[in-house]
Amino acid sequence: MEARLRDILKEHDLKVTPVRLQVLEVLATSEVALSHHDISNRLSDDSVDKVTLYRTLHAFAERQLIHKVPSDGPNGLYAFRLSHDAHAHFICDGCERVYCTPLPEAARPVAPTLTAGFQVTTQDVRLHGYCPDCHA
Amino acid sequence: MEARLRDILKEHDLKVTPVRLQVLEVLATSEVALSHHDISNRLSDDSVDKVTLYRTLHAFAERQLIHKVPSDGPNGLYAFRLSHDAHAHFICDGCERVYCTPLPEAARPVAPTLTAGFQVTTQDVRLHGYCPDCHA
DNA sequence: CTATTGATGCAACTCAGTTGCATGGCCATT
DNA sequence: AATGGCCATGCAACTGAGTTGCATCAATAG
Repeated sequence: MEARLRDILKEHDLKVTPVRLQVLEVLATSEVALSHHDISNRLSDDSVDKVTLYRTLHAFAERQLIHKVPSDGPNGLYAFRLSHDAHAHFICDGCERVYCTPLPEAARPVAPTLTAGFQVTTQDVRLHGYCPDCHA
Repeated sequence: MEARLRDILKEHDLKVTPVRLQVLEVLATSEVALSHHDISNRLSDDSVDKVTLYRTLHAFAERQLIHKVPSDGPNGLYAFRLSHDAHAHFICDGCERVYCTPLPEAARPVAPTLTAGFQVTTQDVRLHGYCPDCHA
């Protein structure tokens, strides 16, 4: 497990440190997108400085190891980037957890023809609804 | 003009006050989504208290007069709600302005079949690219 | 015109995220 | 294995968005 995490870091030209291994493990094993606060709580040794954690997240995002998830709330969410394929974010209106799900080819939106002069490069889909836990 | 704004407020069960008329005018005449800061700057008489402005925005959003736009940045954006139809948000990667555009029927994404137990109610599409001003 | 309800303004606060700087640890090179 | 450079870490102090409590004032109903 840890060997695999080590490799991931190296492949992305990131120095291997205890903090980074821990943070990466937390993100890689979470099904939902996590906030700075969430991650901090899940670190076994919770003595990681908040600034270090922010900088670690920035470094990871810069190297495309994780990506920042656009959120409705005030604080940022981060999710491990499983693949570079198109994916959607599922936001549960019950528990407010954000799931990062792959988006099948057939479900992708067609690039709309906008007013002349607007050039679309990428797009992402946000789905609202209820996750299994909050199903009514 | 002002008479029209008055009516909009009344139709949404909101008291008509000078602050609200001004804020509504700013939002209704803007092509792009605006932050608290943007709105504050555009108010002719810029003596409106920041707390009042936040509360005004909350009141408007609660009555569906405007809606909060999910943003990548740290601060919230608000846009006048032209219609209740599906619409997309176009985020210019050059100037970072956010345009609120209607989404034609044909361009809407199909609800993807997710893992069992996930129930989708609404969805919104975010388009990244370049606006006419930033076109390369 | 008056009363009531809710809008406004002010002060002080919380919380996310940032910046500067000094120290310590990772890793390449020998 | 030892050395040294460079970057990751931690600490302190700061910025800026957004909130809360409370007193005052203005919009609308009667």
